[in-house]
Amino acid sequence: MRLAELSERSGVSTATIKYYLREGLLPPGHRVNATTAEYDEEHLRRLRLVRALIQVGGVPVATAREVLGHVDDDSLGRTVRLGAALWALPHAPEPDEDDPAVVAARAEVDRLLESLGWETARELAPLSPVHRSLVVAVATLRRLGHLWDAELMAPYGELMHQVARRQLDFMETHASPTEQVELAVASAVLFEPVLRALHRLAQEEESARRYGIE
Amino acid sequence: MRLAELSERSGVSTATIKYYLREGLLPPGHRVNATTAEYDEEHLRRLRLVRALIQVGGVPVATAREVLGHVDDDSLGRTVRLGAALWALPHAPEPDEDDPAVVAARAEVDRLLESLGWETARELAPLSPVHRSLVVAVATLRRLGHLWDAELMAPYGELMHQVARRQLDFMETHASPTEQVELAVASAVLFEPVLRALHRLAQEEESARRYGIE
DNA sequence: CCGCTTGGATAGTCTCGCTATCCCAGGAAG
DNA sequence: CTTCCTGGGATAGCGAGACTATCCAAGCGG
Repeated sequence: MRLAELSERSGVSTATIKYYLREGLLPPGHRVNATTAEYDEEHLRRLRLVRALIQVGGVPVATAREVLGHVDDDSLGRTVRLGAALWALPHAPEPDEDDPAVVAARAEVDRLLESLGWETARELAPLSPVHRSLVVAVATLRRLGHLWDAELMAPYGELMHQVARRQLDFMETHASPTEQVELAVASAVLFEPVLRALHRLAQEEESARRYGIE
Repeated sequence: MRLAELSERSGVSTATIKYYLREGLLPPGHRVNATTAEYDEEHLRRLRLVRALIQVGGVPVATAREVLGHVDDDSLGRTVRLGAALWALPHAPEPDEDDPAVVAARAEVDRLLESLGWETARELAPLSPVHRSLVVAVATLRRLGHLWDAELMAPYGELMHQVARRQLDFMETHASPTEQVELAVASAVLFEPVLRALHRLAQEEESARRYGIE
């Protein structure tokens, strides 16, 4: 199909598709001559994934390119590919290590990982931007006066571990090896809006149950 | 304290504080004369909350103003204030109701709420932007070929309900009534980065356990 | 009383994610 | 063959968002 048809079927304007091609989010079409290129179903699939990452997942365009680059890199194993893709997602900036809230948060996060027995996470802690994001978020909550400690966080960690196990179970039953990493990234990015919405709905629901609609 | 000291103690530049004052995120200082205004601890607290919402929570400035407006509105009850604040947060745009993925997603979300017994959420479904966001996210996953249905989502809904219950329990033990809504909003916005980070760490951990670092 | 700070107003900057315009090379209709 | 239309690449522009830098006039302090 031509660019116009790709646009038609995806609902994305040709100008935007050209932009994604320029930015390297989509592989170029197969050139048939100097003025025409042909696109296939794979391009359409990829375009839908890109749109989902950017629009629903809120991932910046430059980041999406990086993430997809890791997903496509089939020279690596599943864990490394997934890890690299997750690490490429946007994260909190470097915290100020002199801030006592940051120091306390880091200590609590370390205790948390120990109590949960997440060995890989502990080993990777100094490098992992995900770990850093967690420290920053906990430090922020502590700075606002909420005394988040390891004991308080542990049940949430357990719950998220259950979520992760469930997702990997699902992944194993359904997808081919290459699809698995893509699915895992889609899970990481697109599943988060689902969890967030469920969390907010649950908050509203539980608040209404306890206090009624005063 | 003066603006300069407020800036000093919060780590936010005077230019930015002035910007927040202009945008109505911070109440103006108490004017002592034509060229000087005095700020107190309450301003500092509020400024820290604003920074946390914007920087860690990623909430747009205009949205933060709206959210805080609802939090401050003590003419309303807890549930309504919390609900209004949650509804003011950024959400997915109106989905295209002709899209079969959207229709299917809506049906599955409705089944999900029924099976979870979330009555308030069901009643508010036509109005709630949170409900709409959930439909959009599920529709996106379905469009990418993942067959998310009510049965698949129910355990996650249960988990998020557990999270919400735990948060409200915590809220009840600690905060005064006015603080409760602020804490609930802080929980909604700032707890999400914590959950997200825990989720991603759990994914990495579980992937490493199952497949090793290939 | 004179410079320095304070706070308010205004305009500028930088990044993002597109979007509109130009241009040229085919391919098709006349 | 020529003319006109379309597809695709390159470039520049736009509009929102979050600051940021510059001015300016009114005090206060030595």
